[in-house]
Amino acid sequence: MNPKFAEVVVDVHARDVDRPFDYRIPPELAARVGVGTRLIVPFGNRRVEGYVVGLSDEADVEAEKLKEILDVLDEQPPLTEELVQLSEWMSHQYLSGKAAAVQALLPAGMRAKTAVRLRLADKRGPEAAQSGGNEKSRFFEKKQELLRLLSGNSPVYKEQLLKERPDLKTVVQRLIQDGRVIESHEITQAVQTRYVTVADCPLSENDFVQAIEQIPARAFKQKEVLQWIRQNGPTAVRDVLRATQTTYAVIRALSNKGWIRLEQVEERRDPYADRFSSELEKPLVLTEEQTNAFDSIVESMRSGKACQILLQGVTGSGKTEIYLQSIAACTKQGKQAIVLVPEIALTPQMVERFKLRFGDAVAVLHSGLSQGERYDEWKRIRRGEVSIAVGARSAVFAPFEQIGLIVIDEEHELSYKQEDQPKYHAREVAWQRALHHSATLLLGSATPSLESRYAADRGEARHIVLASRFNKNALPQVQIIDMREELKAANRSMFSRELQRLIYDRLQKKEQTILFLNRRGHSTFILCRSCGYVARCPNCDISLTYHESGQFEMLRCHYCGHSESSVTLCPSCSSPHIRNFGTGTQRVEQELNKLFPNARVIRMDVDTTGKKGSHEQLLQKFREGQADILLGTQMIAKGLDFPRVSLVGAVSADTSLHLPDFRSAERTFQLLTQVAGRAGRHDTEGRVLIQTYQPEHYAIQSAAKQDYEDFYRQEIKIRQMLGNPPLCKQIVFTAQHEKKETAERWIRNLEKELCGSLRSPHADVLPACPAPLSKLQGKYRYHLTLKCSDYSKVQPVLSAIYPVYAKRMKEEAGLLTVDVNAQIIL
DNA sequence: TATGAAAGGCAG
DNA sequence: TGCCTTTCATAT
Repeated sequence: MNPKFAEVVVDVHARDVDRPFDYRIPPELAARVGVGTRLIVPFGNRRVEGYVVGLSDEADVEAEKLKEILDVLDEQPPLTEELVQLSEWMSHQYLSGKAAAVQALLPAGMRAKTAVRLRLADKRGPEAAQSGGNEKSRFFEKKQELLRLLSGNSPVYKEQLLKERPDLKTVVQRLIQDGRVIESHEITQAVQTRYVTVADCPLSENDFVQAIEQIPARAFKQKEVLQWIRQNGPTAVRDVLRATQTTYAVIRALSNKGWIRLEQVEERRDPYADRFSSELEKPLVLTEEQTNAFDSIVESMRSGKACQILLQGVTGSGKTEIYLQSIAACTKQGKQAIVLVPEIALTPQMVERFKLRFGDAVAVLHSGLSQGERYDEWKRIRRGEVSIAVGARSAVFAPFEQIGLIVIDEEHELSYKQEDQPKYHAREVAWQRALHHSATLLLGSATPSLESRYAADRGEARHIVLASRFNKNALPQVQIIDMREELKAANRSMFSRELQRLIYDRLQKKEQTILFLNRRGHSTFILCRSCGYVARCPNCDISLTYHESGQFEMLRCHYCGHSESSVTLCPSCSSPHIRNFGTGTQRVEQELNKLFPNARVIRMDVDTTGKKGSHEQLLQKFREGQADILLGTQMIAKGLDFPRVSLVGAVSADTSLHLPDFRSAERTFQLLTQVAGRAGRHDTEGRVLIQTYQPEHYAIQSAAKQDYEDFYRQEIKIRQMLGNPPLCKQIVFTAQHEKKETAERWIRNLEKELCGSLRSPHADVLPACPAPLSKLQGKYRYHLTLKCSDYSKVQPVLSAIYPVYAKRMKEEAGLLTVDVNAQIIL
């Protein structure tokens, strides 16, 4: 017997309805309804999309409340049972809504909307003025207008119409009542399956020969086309036309005679069609070190247990080749593999490596694709047409059914954390999936996150280290420059004497230089030296950054986009001694132009890479040697390979060290190590200079030595001392409100409540305080941080308390959010 | 979140 | 009274 009821999570984002609802399954849909089915259900007085999360034979509501499923949306349920469970785990883990958790797993653009379409009951259209025409002339006119609108060819939707013409509301209602206008519900979805017309010749050999003979001599095109189709088999009509240089008329004629059959066939939008040769590349020969790593991975995949492996190897140690061969081993076992790559690294070159090795067995998912392409790639995964999915964060949800391996490359990258609800971390989700599939989770990085490295320490992950560089090049020579000494030596430039000398030297030798500075704009702030005034953003609690764009001198806020023109007199005391301080990329560029007028400089930051694809373009330009110096923010740290670079300079290594975030040392170390890795990747000997005012800091010292272990030992000690992650889980609540007092009041209320309910030794509620960014876009922000060693004990309390407070705060036009395992604390 | 019904406000 | 806006409850 089929189950009678479906438990459905509806696409309505409100706390009150964030639970499954029971619906009757009509017999004619029974075959298509299962866990994971996406459907349309009546909800209140509208129709909404819903997701089946369970089936049952009993409904726990009164019979008169029960309603019936209206329609099933997809041929194949978009979610597997595992993914439905995963969405439940996510909404639980990250305290997000159930509907939001389900939607995070589905490709963007799949979400259906229902709209009410208005139609005329008959084709009469507007009427001539009636004899008793002065009944209510305004009403009559509106009625005529509506009828005219509806008798046109373009569809009219109720919601849209009433938004544009609220005055027609009464008339619409009246005509619906009278039965002259009918409402019909339509389902629309951003992505649609695309179809093409395919022509095929269904004739038997005999009939075909006869047909050819029958064709009169002047219909030579028909003959040609028919023969072509016969020879080439079923082909899209558009391709037939192109190949035979004809028009649709010929196809129609052949079709009318019944000699060819036309059929609508689903078409795949292939983002990489014809981009790569069909010839697959052979695996490379592994070094001994790589072979050992590979063997361990294969062994763990064979073990039939979920395993976590941390593969630590410097840039150029050949991690990617290990991934590729492990994936091959995985698919050979009949299982599927997911590869996650940071969004910014998902370049055509990266995709190419996978496509060259595995061809059409790879589906690629990333934000550069159109929604349609993404949807089609996703469908290939869901249908089991591919066995490998490569993509950014959200590819972790690839709907495979037998996963053997999940690879997360550059696992320490921040982009694996989703910043809006549900605020999941791909690494955590991946592990959850690995547990379900008894799969291997392979984390790769040159500078692992403290979380992953610590997991290895505790024996939760196997730790494999690749010590040598694949191409046997020595690591670049790194030198720390103490900028305090420069100042003492009366060098007030942002470039140390050594850096200037080396840049000059590289220019002479026609070698390339990369300069890294983690701050865009021209200067970081402007300050009046008479009264101490600093220009601040009116919406955010942050100083404004000075930018020069053309002739305009602007002050900009990097958080909300506010901009105003700069000043020459202090607005506070009218003193002329107001000027800019601090260094941004723009200023470095100017200084470079002054010091090295002949050097060609490319600047890369948010301001110069605004347009889509310009990022890739600038890197390409540099790679091709069209510039001598590449200057940029952290986005240049991840460019792939620059053979001609022999000098890398971190202009101001301290900038990221002073952020009010316990991970700032980790970030700084990772960045500097990564940047240093850009130098001397080939035969040129690389030099790296790190300029700093804090040369003794362990993050800088370890980065200079390129010694991860050294950094890890010191950092983990500090984390242990302060009880910070990875030794605990950190949960950050943020209250935001236009009024400072309201935000503060709510965070205090929450603090009191949590302190009262969480007395256990598992949790530690830190005092509520203003967020480091205490005002953002006009909203005051307060933080409440919770540290706990055992989240499972804390979670039930939070899921009971948090929604209540979030709702109350919303009622006061505020916002209360929660971030479990927050990665950036600002 | 989105809806309709109820309640309240105001012009005529 | 009719027509508008605001408020409120509610969803299987």
